[in-house]
Amino acid sequence: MTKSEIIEPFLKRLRVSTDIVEEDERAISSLPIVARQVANGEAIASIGDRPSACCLVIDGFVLRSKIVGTGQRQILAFHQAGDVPDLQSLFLHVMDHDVSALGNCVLGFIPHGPLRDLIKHRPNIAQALWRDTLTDAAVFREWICNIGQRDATSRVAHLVLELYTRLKAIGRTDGLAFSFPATQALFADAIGTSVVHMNRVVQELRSRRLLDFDRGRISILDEAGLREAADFDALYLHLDPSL
Amino acid sequence: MTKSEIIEPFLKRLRVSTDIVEEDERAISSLPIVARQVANGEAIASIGDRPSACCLVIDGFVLRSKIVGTGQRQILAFHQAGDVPDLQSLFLHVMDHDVSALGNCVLGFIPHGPLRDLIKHRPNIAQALWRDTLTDAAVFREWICNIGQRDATSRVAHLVLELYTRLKAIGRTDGLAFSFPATQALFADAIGTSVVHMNRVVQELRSRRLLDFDRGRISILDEAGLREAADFDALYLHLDPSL
DNA sequence: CGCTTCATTGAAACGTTTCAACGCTAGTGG
DNA sequence: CCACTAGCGTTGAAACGTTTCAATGAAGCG
Repeated sequence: MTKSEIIEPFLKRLRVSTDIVEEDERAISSLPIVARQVANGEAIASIGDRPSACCLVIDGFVLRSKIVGTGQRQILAFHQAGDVPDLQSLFLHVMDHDVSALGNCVLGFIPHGPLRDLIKHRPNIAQALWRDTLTDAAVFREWICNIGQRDATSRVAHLVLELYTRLKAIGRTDGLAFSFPATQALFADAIGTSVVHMNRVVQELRSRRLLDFDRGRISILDEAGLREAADFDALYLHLDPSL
Repeated sequence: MTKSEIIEPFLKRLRVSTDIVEEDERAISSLPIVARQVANGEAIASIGDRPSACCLVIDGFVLRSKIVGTGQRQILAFHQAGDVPDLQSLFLHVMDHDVSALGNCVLGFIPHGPLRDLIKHRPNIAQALWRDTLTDAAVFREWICNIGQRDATSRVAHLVLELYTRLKAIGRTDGLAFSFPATQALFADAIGTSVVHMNRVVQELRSRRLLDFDRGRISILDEAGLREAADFDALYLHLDPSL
């Protein structure tokens, strides 16, 4: 994998959110990034760790999660190509949650030192990265609404639309479908329900012809109907930075 | 209210998270902040707005919330003296949620322009503010866990301990009690339950001698017991920036 | 082939919501 | 000073959404 393949999703994302100049791109190109294939479920950073590098998703998906006192796991976020899920470790030195691979993926590791230098000397990039962590927070807020106020069916519909919308923005959808290597159990951990109930919800959404789950592939059958069921409004994703 | 009284909670917070030099403090002191008394429930920024100033909490509390499709309100965060609840509006131009006063409070309004200049020229302050938005996100993540995985009793206990711990850090607790002008209905909107159930939970916590609610005042009766019931670990608040 | 993982099912138990009603308290105006 | 009002806290009972447990089927893998 060449250096330009490694940083391409990252650059793409930065370009949409800020006016990156040639010098910025050069600075990013000279970052010492080590790319690595990571297997499904492998830990990238764990609660209590003090990472010395950030992880850039190059291909595949990464999830963030936390184990609560009862031993149950809550999934906090899903990350796709171009995301830096643990950018916070630059400023919050101790991890307060876990980061792990969702399916097999390719990750790039950027040491904190050079990343800090980049932020210091390239204000455009600093701003784009700060903005990124803020949209992250906006997604967390929407998840709080989703889990706190909507019933399980809407929650699943909402999450599917979120994933679809974000993947579409980076051109990784296939019509109204996209590949996402998650089991129903994993989805259940994300929306805060039991696996059994998650399964019943999936069946309901299928029978209402809104969407379909099939071994790592999610297909939207009726986008308008799903939006309606999900109470979905993409505003919170802040995909258009000019707004 | 003098200028130094206005910026004192803000400076206090910045001092703990970064090495602020005298020049930084001078730059903050010369910010054009307009302080204003704001009444309970008054809107500070609403979804869809494009604010041109950020709001600094000087005294009292501010809440962030969002109305979902069913008309129900989910509270997303509570903010106290020294917080800038809508700092994100500097980079995410359209508000994706509402900000309003919780009880009567004193707020300072800082125009985006001077704030942006401050960030540009004072990297220490920029970093401290970035860090602040990151701890905000850490709190959102914990709320996702709280609402997603814990039962209503633990949720309430957890939220009370969060408020207590944060207020204690800025010296605004009174032994094991603190004043917090929230009704049970408001708490219910924060933890995602009905008012009726919230009330039953409060009664349970009272009868277990863990805490007491009384007209705007929350008293912890048994801190260890409450921690146990809440599954609370303050790590996610990142109160010690040296860690 | 057997093993494991994932999806599916039924039935009972549980936590929570809903609705409707009532009591308390503080504030307001006659 | 009292009656009235509005907001908040409290209660009971029935309905609802969801969990739990335990079991079964289907698919993928060494």
